Amino acid sequence: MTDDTLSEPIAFDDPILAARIAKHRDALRAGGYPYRFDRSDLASDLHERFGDSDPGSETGVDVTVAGRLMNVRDMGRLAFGVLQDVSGRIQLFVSKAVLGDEGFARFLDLDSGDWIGATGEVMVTKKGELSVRVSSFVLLSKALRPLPDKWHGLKDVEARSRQRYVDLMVNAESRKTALTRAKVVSELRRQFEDRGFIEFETPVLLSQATGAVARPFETHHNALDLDLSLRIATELFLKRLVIGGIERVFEIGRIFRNEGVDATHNPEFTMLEAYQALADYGDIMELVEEVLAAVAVAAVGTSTLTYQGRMLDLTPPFRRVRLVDLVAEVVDEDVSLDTSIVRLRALADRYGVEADPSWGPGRVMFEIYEAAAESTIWEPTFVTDYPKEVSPLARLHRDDPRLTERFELVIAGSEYANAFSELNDPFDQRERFEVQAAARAAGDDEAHPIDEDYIRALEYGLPPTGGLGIGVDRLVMLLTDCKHIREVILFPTMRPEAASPPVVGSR
RNA sequence: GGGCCUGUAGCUCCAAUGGCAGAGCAGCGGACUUUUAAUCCGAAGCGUGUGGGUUCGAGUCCCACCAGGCCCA
Repeated sequence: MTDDTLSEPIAFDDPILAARIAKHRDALRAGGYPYRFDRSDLASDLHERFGDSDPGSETGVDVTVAGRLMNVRDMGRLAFGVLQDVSGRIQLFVSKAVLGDEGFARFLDLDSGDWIGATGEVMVTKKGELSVRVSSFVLLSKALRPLPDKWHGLKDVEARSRQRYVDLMVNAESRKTALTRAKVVSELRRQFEDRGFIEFETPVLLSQATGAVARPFETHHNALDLDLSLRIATELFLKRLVIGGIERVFEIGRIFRNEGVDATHNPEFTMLEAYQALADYGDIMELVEEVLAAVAVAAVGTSTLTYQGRMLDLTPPFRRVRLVDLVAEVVDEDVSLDTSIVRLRALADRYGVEADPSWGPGRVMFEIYEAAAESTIWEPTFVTDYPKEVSPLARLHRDDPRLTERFELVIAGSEYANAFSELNDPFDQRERFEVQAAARAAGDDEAHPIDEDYIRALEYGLPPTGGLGIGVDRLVMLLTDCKHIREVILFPTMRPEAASPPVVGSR
C-alpha cells in the first residue's frame, strides 16, 4: 500500500489537500511513520501537576506528550502550538533557538490536525500559559484534510452526525456528551451489580419479536432459510432467566424498532431491563429512585439538574400518582374507569383523540393521559396503575382487576422508565396474548404476537417478580441537557450520503 | 404520511426588487522571540446539492429529485 500511495499519479485539484498529500508522501519517503510512541503525560496530568506554577517559571521537568495539533501561532523565531489529547489541551512552546533552523522549519511545516509527539521541559510562559518547551518532536500521522474553522468549529448537524470523528475532535461539548454517556452506562451497570443483579446477553435475532408493542425489523437467515426479526425488547428472555432460577438479572442492550426518526426516536437505541424475583412494582419504584439519583451524581456530579433552562430535581422520593387520578386532575373532571364510555369518548375528543370503537374505558383513559396529562409533568413522577387493556405483560392490580401494577417514570413530559409487577399467571398471560393476537389479526401490526414458549416457561412458575425498563439514550439526554437523541447517539441512523468521495480514491 | 424551512469556498456565514458571487477563519507568500480566535501586509480560491425549465440574463422564479432541519400525524 505504501508503494501504491507513493506512485499513485493522482492530481488533486484542491491546493490544501494537494499540499498535505505531498507532505505525506515526503514523510513516507523519509522512512514513514512510527508504529508506536511512548507518552509520559497527558495534558490533564500536566495541568494537575504544574497548574499553579507562576508565570515565567521553569520546572526542570522533561515530559513527552502526544496528540492532535489543533492550531499553530507562528511568531517568527518563536511559535506556539496547541496539542489536544484525550484528556484536554496543552500548549507547545517552540523556539528556533532550541530546535534550530531546520527543526523549527519542520515544525512550521506541520498542519493543523496532524498527530504529533513532542518532548521538552514543562514551563510557564510570561502570560501564564502552561507549556512544553519542545526540544524534539515527531510526526505520528498526517491529517490530509483540514480541520473546520478553529473558532466556529463544525456546526452543521448533518455533518456533525455523519462525521462524528470531526465533531468530536473540534467540539468539546460533543466529547463531553459522549463521555457522560459512557459514565451513565457504566454507573447503571455498577448500580445493578451492587444490588446483586447479574447481566446477561439475550438474543437479538428472533423468529418472533416479542416483549413490547412495536414493529420489528425483518431479516432473513440464508443457511436456515428462515425469516427473522430483530428484537424489540429483552423482556421475555430475561424473565425466562428468572424462571430458570437466576433471581436478579439485567441487560443493557441495543433494541431495534422499525419506526420513524425524530427528536426522541432512533431506530436502534439502548435499553436497560432488569428483573427482580420476590419484588413488586413498589420495590422497583424505590430501586429506580435510588439508581437514577446515583447515576446523576456519578455522571454529572449532582442530582439537581438544569434541563432545557429549567430546574429539575432527581433527588428521591419521586411523586407517585395513579394514572386515572392524574387524568381526573388534568381534565378537572371527576372521571374514573366507572365513568361511562360515552362520556370518556367525549372527553377524549376534547383532547383530539379519535377513540376507536373497539377501545374500552381503559384504553380511552390511557389515550387521554397521553394526549393531555403526560406532557404537563415536569418533576420526576411515577404514574401508576395503568389499565389492563394497554399492559399485556403486567400483573393485575391486587385491588382492581381492571388495572395492572404498572408504572412509568415521567420526567419533563417524557417517559424514562416502564415497570410492572410481572404477570406470572400463564392462564392470564395466554388470555392477554389472545387479545393482542386478535388486534393483530384485525390489522394492528404493532400488537404483540403470541409467544407459546414463553407461556410454557410460565407454566414452570415465575415467582412474584418486579421488572423494569429504562431508556438509556433518553436518560443521557436528560443528564446532558440535550434535546435531540442524535446528540447522545454517536452514529445515529441516517440515509446514505449521495456522494462524498474520500480524497484517497479506490482507483 | 402532511406542512414549513435549509443546502453558496475545507469551515462559519453575507449576496433588495432576477443583473459580472463576497467576507472571516483555514490554506499560500512575507514581517514579527511570549501568543491564546495572535497581529500586520500581499496574492489566490467557490459559479451556488443534482437534473430540467422560464428568461436577453437565475444563487435568487418554476418543476422534479437527493440530503437535512423544525412542527404535526
